[in-house]
Amino acid sequence: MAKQPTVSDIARLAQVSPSTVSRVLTGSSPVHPAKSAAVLAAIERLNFRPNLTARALARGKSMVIGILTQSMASQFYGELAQGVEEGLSGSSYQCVFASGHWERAAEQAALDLLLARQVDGLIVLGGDHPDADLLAINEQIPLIAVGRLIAGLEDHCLRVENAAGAFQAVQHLIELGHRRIAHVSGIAAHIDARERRRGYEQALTTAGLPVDERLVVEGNFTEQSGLLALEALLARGVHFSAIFAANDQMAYGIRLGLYRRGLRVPEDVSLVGFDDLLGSAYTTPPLTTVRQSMLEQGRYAARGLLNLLADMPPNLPRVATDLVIRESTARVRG
Amino acid sequence: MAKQPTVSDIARLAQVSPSTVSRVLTGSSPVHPAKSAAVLAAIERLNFRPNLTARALARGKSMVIGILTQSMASQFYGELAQGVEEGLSGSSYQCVFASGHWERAAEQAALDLLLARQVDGLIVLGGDHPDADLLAINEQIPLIAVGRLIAGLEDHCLRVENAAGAFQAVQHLIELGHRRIAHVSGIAAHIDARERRRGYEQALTTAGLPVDERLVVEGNFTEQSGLLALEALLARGVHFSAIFAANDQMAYGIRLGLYRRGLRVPEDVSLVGFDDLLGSAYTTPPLTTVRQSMLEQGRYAARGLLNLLADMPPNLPRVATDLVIRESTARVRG
DNA sequence: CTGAAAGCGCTTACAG
DNA sequence: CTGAAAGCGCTTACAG
Repeated sequence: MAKQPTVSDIARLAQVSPSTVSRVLTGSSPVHPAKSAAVLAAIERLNFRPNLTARALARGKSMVIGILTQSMASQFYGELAQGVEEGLSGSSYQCVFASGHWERAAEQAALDLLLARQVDGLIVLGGDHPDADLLAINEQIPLIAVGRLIAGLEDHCLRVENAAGAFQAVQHLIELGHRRIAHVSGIAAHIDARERRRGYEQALTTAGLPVDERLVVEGNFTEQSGLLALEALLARGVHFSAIFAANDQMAYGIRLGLYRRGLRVPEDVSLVGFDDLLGSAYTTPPLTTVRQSMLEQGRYAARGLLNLLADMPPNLPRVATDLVIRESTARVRG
Repeated sequence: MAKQPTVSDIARLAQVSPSTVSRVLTGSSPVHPAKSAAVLAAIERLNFRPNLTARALARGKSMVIGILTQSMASQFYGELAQGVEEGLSGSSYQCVFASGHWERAAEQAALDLLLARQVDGLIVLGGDHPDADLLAINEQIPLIAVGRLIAGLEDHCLRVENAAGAFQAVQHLIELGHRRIAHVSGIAAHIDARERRRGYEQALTTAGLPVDERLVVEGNFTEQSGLLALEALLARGVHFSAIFAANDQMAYGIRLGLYRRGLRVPEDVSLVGFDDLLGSAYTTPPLTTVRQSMLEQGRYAARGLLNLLADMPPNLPRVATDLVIRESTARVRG
């Protein structure tokens, strides 16, 4: 393990002072071409790579932005994370991730670590961290949230047109002649879930259809809960010809439940999801769903944070949704 | 933005020297209980959090290990990353991710960044970075690879029983009476792909069945390529009653292709994948596949690196695979 | 354009 | 058990 060369090593080899080496490294002020060349040559020769930790300490800026996510294995958060990464590429900021695993303690620990590492900004992806804490953090370093709403910091929170998206999805089912449309909602504590449910109800009401409590079951956004919700729905014995799920993962579970009961999609039951995960184009049949591009959201969040870092307003757009009609929905039979 | 308190602030408030503050922070040597209590109180009072960047510089150890991954949005890498994260939790190491996006330049940049951030160890997840570079890096900091084999560093590479897993999958099909079994392989440059193909051929040979080149199509591990491979297979006009795909994602694509052609799974064609991604239990029908737990592999890799960091041999186990029989495979039709 | 000096916030011998 | 000092590897005023 040979020691890594430092700025002093380069300075010695190039016969200049460390200050000058630093100047050519950062381009902060002009350096005589000859010296500059000597420095560059020395850097090349010793294969020197500046120690970013030391630089961060000296500058008081780490140039890293922290992403507080919930899970690395989840499709949903993975796409979001990738979007953030893309949005940051080109800037001189790097990102580091820490996962909360949907647990208060782990999320707190993850956040503490990020802060202790002196991140220059923070992007919060979902989670349950208390608003007050987040508000306090925002006093120290700029913060953007995706998939959650922080009271008092609304303009730092990326908002998706959840209700409009859900409305569109249900309207599509109504246009196909469906009258009995069930809804598997997400966790009610989650604002996205509430907004999507509202969109569902509005679409029904707008079409003059009744909102029937018995057609709504609450899930928790997992495949498993979708499967269970379908069972619950079936057990109630109420008739329905279509289901709107509050996210794609639950739609997958519902789809499997339907398959197990011998109900065909879309011949017997039409199914619509929400998210348009990468895999939804490859389910059988390909899933009709409300697309909210997570990649795009990640990019918006990154851009918003970059704005904040440049002392500008975050300027987050409202994220529109698109209904992508694939093959899991069809005209009602009979 | 109030400045963060530092060790000196704590020292002043607790009426001790910075050295003592550091001692109670790290527990590196005994401190008088009274002073210790005063320091703790000051820390609490000022809500002090040690600057890990400064600590890293002072100690010459960052306590972070770098994960060079390919994509954050991929299910496969996501599970692997999560496993690494789990394996590292409990240790005092933290992990930071950088993605190569399956591109040489991006991978190089990601690696450089990790190195410049002074990671204490490196876990390489797949990718194409040249063996020689990796070998050189391993001279500086310990390195473990998953999903790739580095010549000259075999004991630092986590190995999966690919051939045995594939063998088992194909044997299962043979036991169900299938005689014409197609294979959609992965990228031939990839060792996993080659080994799985070998397992496929061995199973056929062992059963006294011929290896028919026309039944093999190469994919690139994506859903899209699975769909295309199926089309190619169908276009060849050779008969087959089962398909073994080199990974689950391609199996998803194949499954969709089959659906489009009106071929039922498993009634008309049996289908087996490899990986057992989280979603594979929720496809319709649920996919029979060879499970290689990515979470487990991530944990093994983390543990191996921790061993290396403690100056012990990596001690990586050979990762066994399990055939998980679900509903996409059935006895061949009379 | 350039070097000497001081400093970023911590830790770790060193000398009591 | 404890404080003063030096140092980690860089950067940035400051004074030429």
